[in-house]
Amino acid sequence: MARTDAVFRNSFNGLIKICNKLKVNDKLDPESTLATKLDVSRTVIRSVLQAFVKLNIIKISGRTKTLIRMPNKNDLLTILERTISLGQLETDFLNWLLHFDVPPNTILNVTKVSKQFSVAPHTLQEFFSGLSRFGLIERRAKGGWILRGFTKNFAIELSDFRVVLEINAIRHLIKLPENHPIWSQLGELKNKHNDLLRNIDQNFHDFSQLDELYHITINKIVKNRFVEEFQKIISLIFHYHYQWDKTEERSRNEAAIKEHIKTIEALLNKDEILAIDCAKKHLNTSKQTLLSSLITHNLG
Amino acid sequence: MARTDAVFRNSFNGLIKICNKLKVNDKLDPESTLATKLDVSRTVIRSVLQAFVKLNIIKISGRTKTLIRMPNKNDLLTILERTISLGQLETDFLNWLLHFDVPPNTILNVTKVSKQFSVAPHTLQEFFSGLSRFGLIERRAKGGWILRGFTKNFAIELSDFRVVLEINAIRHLIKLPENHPIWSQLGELKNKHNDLLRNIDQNFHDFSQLDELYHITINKIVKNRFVEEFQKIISLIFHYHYQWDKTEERSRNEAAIKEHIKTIEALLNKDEILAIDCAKKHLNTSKQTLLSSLITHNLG
DNA sequence: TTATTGTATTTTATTATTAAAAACATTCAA
DNA sequence: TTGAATGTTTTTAATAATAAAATACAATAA
Repeated sequence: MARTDAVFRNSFNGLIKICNKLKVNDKLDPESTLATKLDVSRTVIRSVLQAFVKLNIIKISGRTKTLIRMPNKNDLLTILERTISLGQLETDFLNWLLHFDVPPNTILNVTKVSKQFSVAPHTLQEFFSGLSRFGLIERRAKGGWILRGFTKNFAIELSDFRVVLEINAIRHLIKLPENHPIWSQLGELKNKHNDLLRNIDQNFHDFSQLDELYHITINKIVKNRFVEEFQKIISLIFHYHYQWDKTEERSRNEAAIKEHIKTIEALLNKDEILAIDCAKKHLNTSKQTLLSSLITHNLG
Repeated sequence: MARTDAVFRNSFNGLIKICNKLKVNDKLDPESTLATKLDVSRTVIRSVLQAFVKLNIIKISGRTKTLIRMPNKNDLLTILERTISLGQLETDFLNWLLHFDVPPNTILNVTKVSKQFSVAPHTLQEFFSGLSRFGLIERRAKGGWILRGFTKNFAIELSDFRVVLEINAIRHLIKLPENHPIWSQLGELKNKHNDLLRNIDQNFHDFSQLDELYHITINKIVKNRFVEEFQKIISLIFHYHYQWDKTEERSRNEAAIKEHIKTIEALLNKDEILAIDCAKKHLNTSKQTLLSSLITHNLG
């Protein structure tokens, strides 16, 4: 077999649905109309119609297609499990990398990994090619891929780049007019931080989530496809590493919350210099956390 | 056929070279040694050796491989033209996009385009997947790819991102110590600008090249894989568009040279505020040029 | 004429196949 | 006996072949 006949099967079942709205002896729409309705090509409709003729569901004579019996549940074709989407693959793959401490310089076997994530090898191939733009993985000279992974340099460069993007976001944010929704959002965000700070002893685990919200709130200000693309990766990596490193988690999180609050207050006061200063301090703390978590996991 | 036998052919010719260093009746190295020498697997060496036996170049008995005749030029296998590298493909493809005014929303046919650039379809597939991270092209729901292309928004967002990166580079640059090579490089760069300015009437075409040098000099300060990745695309697009838009080229270039000189002088004087101000002004001019060239080519 | 169907061509996604690599087992000479 | 060398098998990856679907074009009937 070459391509799967998933489109055919879907259209087949789709035409059954359409027929169910008709009565016996009713006439079906012309091929092109059916094709538009089911959002497939006429080629597919034609083969489905042929199949219907063979099953004695319809009769074709000339240009009239007559329903000669109502299709029933037994006529339905089973739909094969669709493979996961590229977006899902991205999340799953990075999850795997981070959760299972896959060491740098691991050679990735396309066939194996594609089975693991139940995608076609060429889908993975394509996905890897995309990731290689971020320097996470590299194509090997003699075929195959090598995971360059979360090395110290990767973490440093990622952190530095993050600073550039986030400070830029802050510079834009602080210039926004008073009636922009961001200001009330920041107020709410501040409250959430204070709430968590009051119950820090019990709920310090919740910080990871709040941290993500904080950074998203600030960075979403910049509407730029290139920035957004990177934020996805940055957010994913920092988010996970926060959850990873359990050393002194409580005190670390408490300190980070205070840094967040200081930054938010500076932003609310429209004090650009102070806000940037606070933000930089926090991003640096974050960088150190990322680096130390790499060392803890022997990825340094 | 499945894979090409390029590796086999290369190894075959490689073994001929090795044999040419021997005399008739000399013994060849063991398989594993030959494999290491030619940097291929033993499997390949074994099939090459078998081919040599058939051609009566060597005789194998047990573990001794004896050279029974010197191989000559007729024995050499022709090496098939290797397909171009991914890096070459990137340059060629973007060249094509920019030089032939491929309009946005063009549907790209993988088979056709792969023939055009003489690469395997799956290589192109992979390359497209990578480019889609930059939003230049998108995968279509029903297969195939669509060129989102150099739309106005793309140009705006690219320009804005460029500002973020270059201003960041300037902030770093200005903090570099006096003995850093950048300072003498900037001095030279300034001289080149003044030279061109003196002969602007004749040589205004040369500006495009000087512009690239200017931006590279500044941006290479930041050693960051993410920044570098983007600089490649940014530089390529701006560079070509400069060459594209011929309206008022002379006056445009003269103005740009003066902007460059002002920025370089501010940098040499370590005047951060002024340098950033000048750089922003120039980047904005550049953005306007890019946008107007899009309109000229009806891509707006 | 125009909507509809029939036919041919193009294009894409996937499989099957082959080359190459890697792993494992065996043999032979010191 | 030992280890280098070869023989054999298994695994992996690249690509050609293929079938499904989309598209384009031609023919036909209302």
